[in-house]
Amino acid sequence: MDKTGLKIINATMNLIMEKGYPLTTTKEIANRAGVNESTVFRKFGSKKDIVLNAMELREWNPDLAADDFKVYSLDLKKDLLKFSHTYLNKVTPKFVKVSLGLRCPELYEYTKDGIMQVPMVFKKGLTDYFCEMYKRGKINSSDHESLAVMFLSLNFGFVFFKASFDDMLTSLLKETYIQNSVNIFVNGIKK
Amino acid sequence: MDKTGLKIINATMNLIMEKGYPLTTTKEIANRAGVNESTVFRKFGSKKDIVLNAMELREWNPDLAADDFKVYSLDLKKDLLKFSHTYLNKVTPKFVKVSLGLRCPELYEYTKDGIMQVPMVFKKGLTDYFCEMYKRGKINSSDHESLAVMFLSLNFGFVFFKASFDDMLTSLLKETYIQNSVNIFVNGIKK
DNA sequence: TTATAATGCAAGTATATACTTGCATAAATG
DNA sequence: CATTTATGCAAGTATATACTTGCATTATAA
Repeated sequence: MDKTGLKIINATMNLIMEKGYPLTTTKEIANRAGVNESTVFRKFGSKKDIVLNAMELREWNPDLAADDFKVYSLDLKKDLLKFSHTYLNKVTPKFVKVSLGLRCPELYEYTKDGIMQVPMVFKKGLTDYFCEMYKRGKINSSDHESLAVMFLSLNFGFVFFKASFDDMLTSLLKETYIQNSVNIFVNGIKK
Repeated sequence: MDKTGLKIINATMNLIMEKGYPLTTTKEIANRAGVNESTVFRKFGSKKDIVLNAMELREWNPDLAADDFKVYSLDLKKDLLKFSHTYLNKVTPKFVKVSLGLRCPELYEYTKDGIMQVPMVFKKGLTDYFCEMYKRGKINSSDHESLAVMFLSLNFGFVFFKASFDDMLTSLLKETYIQNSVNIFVNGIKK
């Protein structure tokens, strides 16, 4: 991607975070990118295509992969700490804001899968992990689905609140939260 | 509120859940409400005012109050079960969808406080509760802020995912999730 | 240097949308 | 019944927005 294109993509995604896709105008995109509006259309063809091109880029994609949860030590606390760090390093407030800003019918069919895949991948990784740990007699609960959704919620909730209210709801640091929440969760399920 | 007004409010809020405020047109509101578009404006004056009027109504407001968390039994599990039920009965997927649909600058100044107050009230109630339980030696952890944000995330995450992906992410029933998550959480913090 | 491609600029098109208004009719109210 | 009020209907206004186009200018590359 060339320089001008990247400036346009950046401007677009930042505006989407601020006001959502429908209220983001191509005029304002051009202004913020420091280019002429006609350039925007000559490069991308349409407003929608700016976003679709952006989503391909690493910067605007959490890129959470199944492999992220396939390597573990069988030490419950150590593993969950690692999973939590991975999740919260990749699923940033920025990504959450963009995802929320993209919620509109025009884009839904293109973005929905990519967006839903993030919690899906995390949940799947966790479910498999809990299943394995249960077999090895390291945890009590047998409802791995509940455990996975719980751990997912614990992590997602934190990013979501930061994305939505910055530090106004809680000023807890990410690292503090990770340590405390993993400690309590592990304490709650370990044998 | 008269019958026509309610039909308009209902149509508006349902459309906002489906496509968000900016993409909800007064024309479509009128169609869905079965009234003429001019009636919409004669009754409410502007599109924005339909929403502001709706937010006053009980139906479109979770109405989560501080008092909801001031009565408890000092039995950790019993209390947290009650708090979770209260939260998830009031903060419905419907409310979450509307809140997400209202995210736009034009409405932000009017809706932000009301929306943020929901997690705020819950967090405050929980923090106070954990503080009390810690004093009485019934829980271990002393970081009540972390505990509150954790329990909030556990509950909010569940509604959010249901609101966003219906049963596609998880088909867990609300009641099952409440029981399991409270069990594990209590297990993790009790003395 | 010369040819090609990328951009700026200005004007314009087509469409959608919030909102208005005047008049006729229906509904409610006294 | 008579009067007021709410609504339907149709036409219209003002504005915004995605997108286009022709031409001049600048940057790039051969």
